[in-house]
Amino acid sequence: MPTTTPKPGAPVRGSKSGRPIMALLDLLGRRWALRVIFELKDGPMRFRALQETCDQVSPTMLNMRLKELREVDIVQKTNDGYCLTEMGQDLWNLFEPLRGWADRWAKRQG
Amino acid sequence: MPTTTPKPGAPVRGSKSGRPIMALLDLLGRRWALRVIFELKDGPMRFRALQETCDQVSPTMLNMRLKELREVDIVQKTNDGYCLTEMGQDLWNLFEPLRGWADRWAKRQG
DNA sequence: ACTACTGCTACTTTTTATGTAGCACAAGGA
DNA sequence: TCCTTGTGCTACATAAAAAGTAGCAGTAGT
Repeated sequence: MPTTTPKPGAPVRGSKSGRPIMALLDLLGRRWALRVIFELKDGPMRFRALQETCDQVSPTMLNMRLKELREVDIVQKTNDGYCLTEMGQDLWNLFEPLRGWADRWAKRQG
Repeated sequence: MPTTTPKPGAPVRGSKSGRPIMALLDLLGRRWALRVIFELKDGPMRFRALQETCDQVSPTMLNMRLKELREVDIVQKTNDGYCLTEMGQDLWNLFEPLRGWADRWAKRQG
């Protein structure tokens, strides 16, 4: 049974409920998913450029994550490359304050 | 080379920079990490209870994530079980709006 | 001493991710 | 035309991470 893309409304790995928040946590908990969103936040990028900024992630993985993120309408493909959809942008905006938190966190750890 | 806990200031898997935000994305991108934080947000839980609410995640994994999250001061152990630290609570608060987003997302997907 | 619960560790199997090669297509010269 | 360059991948072998299951050591109670 191959892994499927977690979608709201359908049960996902790590949750029988299908609650949207669980599907989301599953999706974002996959390696490189958050990073891809992060790298796309400022505008479109082509496949290989994206690969580079994601520290040479393997094309296999990158393509897998891109497929998943496109399936659930967080990322889309345009003539200029991959970019966030409107939903995707909204999502990243929610993550925006993370940077501030991460900086405070860094200070505390010394 | 076993995987180490990503900490701000040190280079991590997926980033040479050691930028706190990258360390954070790496940490949270590990399976069950977000979920554990999610489950602990309302108060302390014991090991086995946590295991159950996380859909019977294997103790191996749970323990690994708990160790990582404790190392970086997001989770702590108390007499009543595991719970979020102050930093951890702050972190979850940032995620709080995710639920609303996820619900809108669910509607759009039909 | 026996039971029950708690927080794990050990071990095997399965799933995911990495690393590397290279293919098919398109555009642009020479 | 044939060669180059870039782009978006796929294939496949290997390594790392996670799942699944068993069970142990410590503590509290009876």
